[in-house]
Amino acid sequence: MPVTMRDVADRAGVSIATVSFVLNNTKPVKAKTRERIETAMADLGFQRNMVARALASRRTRIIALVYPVQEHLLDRTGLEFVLSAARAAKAHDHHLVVWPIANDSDELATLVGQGLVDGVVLMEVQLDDARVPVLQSAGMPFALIGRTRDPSGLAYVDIDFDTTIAAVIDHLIALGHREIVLISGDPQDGRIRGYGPFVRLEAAFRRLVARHGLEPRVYACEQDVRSGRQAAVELTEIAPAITAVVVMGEQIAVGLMAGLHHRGLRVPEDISVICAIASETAAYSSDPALTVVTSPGIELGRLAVDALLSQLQGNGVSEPQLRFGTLRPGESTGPALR
Amino acid sequence: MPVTMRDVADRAGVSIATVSFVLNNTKPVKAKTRERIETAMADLGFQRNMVARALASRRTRIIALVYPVQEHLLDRTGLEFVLSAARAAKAHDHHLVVWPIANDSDELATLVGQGLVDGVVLMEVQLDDARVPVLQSAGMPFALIGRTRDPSGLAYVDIDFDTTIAAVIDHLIALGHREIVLISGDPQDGRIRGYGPFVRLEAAFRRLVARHGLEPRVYACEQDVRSGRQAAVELTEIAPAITAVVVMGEQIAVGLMAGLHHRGLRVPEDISVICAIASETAAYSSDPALTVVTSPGIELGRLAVDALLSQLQGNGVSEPQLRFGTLRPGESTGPALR
DNA sequence: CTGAAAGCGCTTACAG
DNA sequence: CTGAAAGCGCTTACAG
Repeated sequence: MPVTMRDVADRAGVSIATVSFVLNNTKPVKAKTRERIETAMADLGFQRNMVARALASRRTRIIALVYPVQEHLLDRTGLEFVLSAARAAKAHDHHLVVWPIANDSDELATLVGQGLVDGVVLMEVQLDDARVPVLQSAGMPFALIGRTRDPSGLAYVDIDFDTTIAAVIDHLIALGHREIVLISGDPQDGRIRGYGPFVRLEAAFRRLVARHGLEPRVYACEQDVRSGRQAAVELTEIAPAITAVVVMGEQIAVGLMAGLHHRGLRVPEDISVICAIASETAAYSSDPALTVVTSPGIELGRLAVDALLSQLQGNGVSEPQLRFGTLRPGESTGPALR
Repeated sequence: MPVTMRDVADRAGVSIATVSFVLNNTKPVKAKTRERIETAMADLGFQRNMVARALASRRTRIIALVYPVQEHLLDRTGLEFVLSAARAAKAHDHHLVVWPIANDSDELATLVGQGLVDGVVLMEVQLDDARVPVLQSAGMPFALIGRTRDPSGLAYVDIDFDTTIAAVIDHLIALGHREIVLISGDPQDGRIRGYGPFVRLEAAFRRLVARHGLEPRVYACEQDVRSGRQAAVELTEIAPAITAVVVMGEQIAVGLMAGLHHRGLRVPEDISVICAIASETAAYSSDPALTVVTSPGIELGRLAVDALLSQLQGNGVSEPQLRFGTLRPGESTGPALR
C-alpha cells in the first residue's frame, strides 16, 4: 500500500489540508508545523499521487506530442524533437505522452476529449492543418513546431528559413556558382502536401536567387535516401549545366552523395552539394564530408514545450520563436569550375 | 464544461452505476436500458474522463518508455522504437509517456512513485541494469527491450544475436573470406559498459568464427559516424590482412564506408563491409550500397509493449521473444580477392 | 495559521 | 438487472 497524505497527516498530527498546503506551498504554515510534516513525509517516504492531484486540481501536468505517422518523414531529427520535448516537460515537472496519429484523422478529437492532457504540441505542421481547428474548438491549449499559412495569434516555433537559405546562397555565390538547383519535397507526394518547411524554403530560395539575378531551379524529390540516389541520376541528365545543389533534408543529401559518386561525378569538383536542415552527424556520413546547415531541432522541441507551458501557466500566447542553424563548411562545396 | 457520466445518467433516467456498466461492459444490462444510455451518450457527445477512471480503478492505462539520455546512442532505430511502442500502446487503449533519464539515476524511483503509470518498458538494457531492482522493489511491472545478464523470470524481447551473426558469417564465408574483423562498441566507453547488444554480438561472433577455424578479431569503436570514419584509418593500418568487416550499428557503418573511400580503398574489391542491425534505409546511404542485416526494431517495440500489457492483464510474465532481421545483400560485399 | 468538508468523475462491492 | 453509497487520494473554498 502506498503512503498517502492521510498517513502523513496522522503521523504529524495535522489535517490533510495542512499537508497539502506545505506540499504545494500554497498557504502560510507555521515553521514548527511545517517541520513536523516534512519529517513525517521523509520518514514515510511519501510521494504524492499524481492522478489524484490531477483530478482534484483539474490539471494533469501531462502534455501530448502529436507525431504524424508518416514513416518517410522519419529521420534522426525526429527523435531529437521527441526527446528534447520530453526533457523540457520533465524540467517543468510535467510528463510527455506521444500520440502517433495521422494529421487528417479524427483521432485527435477523441484523444483530447479524454481529459488526459493539459495541452498539445503539434509537429510537422501543414499550411492548412486540420488539427488546429480541432484543438481550438476543444478549447485545448497548443503550440506548433512549424506554422500554418496564417499563424497569427497562435503559439509557434519554427525554423527561420530566410536566414537559413541566405547563408546557403551566400556561401555558394561566394564560390562563384550561378547555376544552382534546390531539391525540395515532392509536391505530388500527398503526405507532405502543404508541408510548411518545403513550401517556405522553396519560396525563400526563389526570392533570394532572383535577387542575385539567377534562374530559380527547383527539383522535387521524395524525402528518403533512395530517392536522393535517384535524384542524382535524373538531375545530371535534366540539368547538366548546374554546378551546385542545395538539398533540404539529410536523407536526400546522403542518398544524393552516394548517387553522384555512383555516376562518377566528383564532389565538389564537378558539382557542389550543400544540405540545409541536417543533423551534425549527417555531415560525416559521406565522403567528402557534407557542408551542412544544422537543424535547430533540439532547441525547437524545447521552445515549443516552453511556449505551451507558458500558456498553461496563464501567461497567454507567447511570441513566435524563429531559429536557424549554423553553416558548417565541409568538403562537399568548392569553387564553381564551369 | 465537459459532459460527465452524471449528465448521461440523468438524460437516460438511470444511475451512474448503470452507465458505467455499459461503458465497461462489466455487468449485464437490459437491451432497452443499454440503448437509452448509448443514445444519451451519443447525443451529449460523452467521453469518459480518463483521470477519474484511473483514480477509481487504480489503473491509469499509461505505460512509460524509459529512454536513456545518452545522445551518442541515438540513431534512426531509436525513433522507430518510440513510435512503434506508442502505436502498440494506443492499439490497446493505453498511452505511452517518454521518460528520458539516465540509467544510473534515481529519477526512476521518483517517477515510479508518482503513481502515473501501470508499467514500464526499459530500453538499452545493460547486463547489470540498476533500473531492474528499482522496479522490482517498487512492485512495478516491466518489460525489457534487451536483457540483463540473467534475465530468467523477467519479461523481455531482444535481438537473436546468434542467428543474426550466423547469417553474416555464412554470407562472408561463402564469399571466401577468412580474415574477418568485427567492429563493436567501445568497452572503454562508460556509457555503454555492459550494454547487452555489444557483449552478446561479440560473444556470438567469437564463438562462430572459432567454429570455422578462424581467428576472432574484434575492434572497438565508439557508436557514431565520425568514429566510423576514424576506424577506417586505424583498421587498415593495424590489420592490413583483413578482407571483410562486420559492423554493429549503422552509424559506424556509414562512417566506415566514407572513411574507406577517403583512404582510396575500394569496396568490395579491397574489402567487404556488412552491417548488422541497421535500418533498411541505411543500405542506400553509401556507394556502393551496404549489405545489411536489418534490425527488427519496430517489431521489438511492439512486442515489448505486448509483453508488458500481458502482465498488466494478469497473464503473468510471458515467454521471451527473440527476433532477427533479414540479410539484404547490397554491393558492399563480394568475393575475397586476397 | 489550521481544520472539516465538499468535490474532482469515475468504479465497484453490496443490496435489493 | 439496477441503484445507493463508499471510496480512489488529492485540492480548495469556507469557517474559525
